[in-house]
Amino acid sequence: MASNEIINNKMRKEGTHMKTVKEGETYDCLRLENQLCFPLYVCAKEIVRRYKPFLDEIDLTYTQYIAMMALWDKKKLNVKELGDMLFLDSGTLTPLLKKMEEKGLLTRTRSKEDERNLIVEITDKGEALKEEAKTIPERLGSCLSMSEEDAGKLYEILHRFMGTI
Amino acid sequence: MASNEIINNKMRKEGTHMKTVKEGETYDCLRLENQLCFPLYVCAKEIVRRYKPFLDEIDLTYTQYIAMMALWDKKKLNVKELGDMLFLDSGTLTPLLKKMEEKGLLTRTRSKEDERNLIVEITDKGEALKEEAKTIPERLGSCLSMSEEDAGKLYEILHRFMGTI
DNA sequence: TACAATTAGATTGTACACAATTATTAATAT
DNA sequence: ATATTAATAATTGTGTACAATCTAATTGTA
Repeated sequence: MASNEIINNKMRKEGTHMKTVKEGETYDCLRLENQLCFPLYVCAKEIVRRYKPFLDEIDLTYTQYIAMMALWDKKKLNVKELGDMLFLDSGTLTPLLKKMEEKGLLTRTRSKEDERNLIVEITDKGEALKEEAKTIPERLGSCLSMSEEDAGKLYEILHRFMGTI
Repeated sequence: MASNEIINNKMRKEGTHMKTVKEGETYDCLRLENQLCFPLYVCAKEIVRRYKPFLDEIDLTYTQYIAMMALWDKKKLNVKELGDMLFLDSGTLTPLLKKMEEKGLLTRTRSKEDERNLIVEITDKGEALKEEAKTIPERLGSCLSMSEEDAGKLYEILHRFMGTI
């Protein structure tokens, strides 16, 4: 059964938000509180917003932060590989990486073997930033106030869905 | 316990992605695959992307779609109330509502009682769009391929978190 | 070996998001 | 009654996102 129907059925069973039987049956699926995507969209924005004060301290935006995570891990990769890891395309990454290059966090060089590839490599300064960033996840977690169980379950469900992208 | 630690502990228990004991203990929290925010951010973008073909049919963006949902429900409200419902501020809403007004979906009028308030009211054309939109949730659900259980659990966890915003 | 198809990035254009600031109006506190 | 404060939108500036298009390099193939 499709996920939207579950949510709608769940709402109907609880007897909430129904105006008339007919209107409820036909349009309840168009109510904000019955959406699955809307809270996902809201929660994602909210958590990025909560990262901001911590990321400001090390002068990174959230997108730059996840790009650094990829680089702390891989050290060197091309734009395509980075895009696959972050689920971002060149339209987003090109200007982002140029800014990060200006900040001295990485270098951008065309590959000798295949000139189509742009190699992105972390610098010493980029590596050093890891030391400053390492306290962020714990400090963020402390201000999220989500139970251990919810966090684990959420992680599990989202990763299952990401596998289908 | 903070949610990030749970994820990290979980990862450690599973023995994945550890390089050395020291490095694992110190930096595992900075690995993309140990983040809770990252999959949330990716999944939210992905679902909005999957809405696009359906929303293109009725010439709405995702943000305009959730604004219409609020209007289909409330018929008339001011920008502040709309912002509270959608978790968006006037910087996002002002240009969005102007575009929707141009499309004839709503009207924007200053309140007589309190000139600070801008009243946003749905038009007949806006109401009529509901009829075209009503099949979207089901059609979207069909292409999400998320289990009934996951969808319900996800809905529950996200709403619990939204309650803390 | 020409040449079509593919691939990787960059560019362009549109649409958010949101912080910070400003302008207007309303409420309130002397 | 006036000065102060608060509330509400609008504006400005920065930073994503992503579709569509373009260019250059590489690969596959007849």
